[in-house]
Amino acid sequence: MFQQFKNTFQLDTDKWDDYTSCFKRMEAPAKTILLNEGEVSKRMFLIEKGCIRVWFNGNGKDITCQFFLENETVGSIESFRKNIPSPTNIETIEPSILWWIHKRDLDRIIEEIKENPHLRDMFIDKIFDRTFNYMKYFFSMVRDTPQMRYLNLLKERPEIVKRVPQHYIASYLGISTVHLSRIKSKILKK
Amino acid sequence: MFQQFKNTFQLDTDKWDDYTSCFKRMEAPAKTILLNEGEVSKRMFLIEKGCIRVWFNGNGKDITCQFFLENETVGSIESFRKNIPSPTNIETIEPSILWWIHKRDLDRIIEEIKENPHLRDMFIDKIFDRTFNYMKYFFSMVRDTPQMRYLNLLKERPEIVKRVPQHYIASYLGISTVHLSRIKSKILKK
DNA sequence: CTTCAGCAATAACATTTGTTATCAAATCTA
DNA sequence: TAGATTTGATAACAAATGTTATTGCTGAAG
Repeated sequence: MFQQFKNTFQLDTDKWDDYTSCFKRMEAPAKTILLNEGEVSKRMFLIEKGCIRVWFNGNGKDITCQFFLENETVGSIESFRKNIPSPTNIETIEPSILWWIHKRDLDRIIEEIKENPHLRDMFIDKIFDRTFNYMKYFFSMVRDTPQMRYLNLLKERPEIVKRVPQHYIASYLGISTVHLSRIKSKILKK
Repeated sequence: MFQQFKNTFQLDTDKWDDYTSCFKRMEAPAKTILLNEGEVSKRMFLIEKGCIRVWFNGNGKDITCQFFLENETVGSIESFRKNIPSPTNIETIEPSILWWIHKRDLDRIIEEIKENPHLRDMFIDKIFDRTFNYMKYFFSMVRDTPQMRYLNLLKERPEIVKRVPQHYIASYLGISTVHLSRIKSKILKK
């Protein structure tokens, strides 16, 4: 599972083994809640197999705000960073195989890599990437019509559209399931 | 102008003078473009007096995505970080007094402070804060009605609502000026 | 095999929001 | 001060989007 990332990090084998051994394997059926809204996050997850969504309760409605697939990491970074209750839930959509790491171990690793210029910059880059991503979501939300957002998702993350039930996609796009259905049928007719 | 920030950074006076002397003062009338969409950003601005908006051309429409007031810094961080053309314009709304720093100087300062654990963590915190902010905007966009977003802006940044022309506010909220007008009159009637 | 829950499409109707146009007040400028 | 520009409110109509209800399909559980 971890071998594929090894080159990226350029760590000597001891450190590498130390870090990777912090991860524990687990399996979770579909619809397993990995983190509850309001709970302080203690774990981060790496997905070996499966599909996960992040969602929150927005004025009574279940609103999905992110999707994750294989080889991606999931965690409530706000909760992690500031030790505050998570504003979101993390939940499997498909039966999944995950590797998780405890916050205390991850914190230790982060403290260590901050002393290494190469890794430190990678870390900072990662945070920036997250910022840019949220920026893009936000921009797209004010700029694009729902149809444009759907087409964009289809183009950028076709796997998501294939594997994720439509009502999650709809709430991610900020529209009703009915409207998403209409958009799809409109596109088909062209 | 800079004195107020000095304690936060805990730098010795030499360094402090070195860093602050990189900033140049300038005055700009209302509607001055400080950075053009498509241009690679070379400057970051600190606002002493005035009001600035960040906007972009979204399918032909002028869409405002951020506002800045006194003592805040403005720059296209994506353009800065990756040396790519800025996706946004930066423009004064009111006549403003600004302090700007060249990217080359800022880059040098950032490289230096990354060696200082205290400042490095402050820097990383700053990036995280930006991420959290965009997250909040994004969440609010999918979760809240325009009226809720307006009330929220009124609560969180009343200065903005007072000082910024309504059509900028409307585009920031993702609605038309007419609709914003309707929302305001609806609120008044209660 | 049967049953049931989850999922998706569609229709009918209601509500929200956008567009265009008009007017009035405020502000800036020559 | 007179004229232009910016700003904001409102009305009338059009388009987009939500809500509710119905139907049929599929796959999992018993």
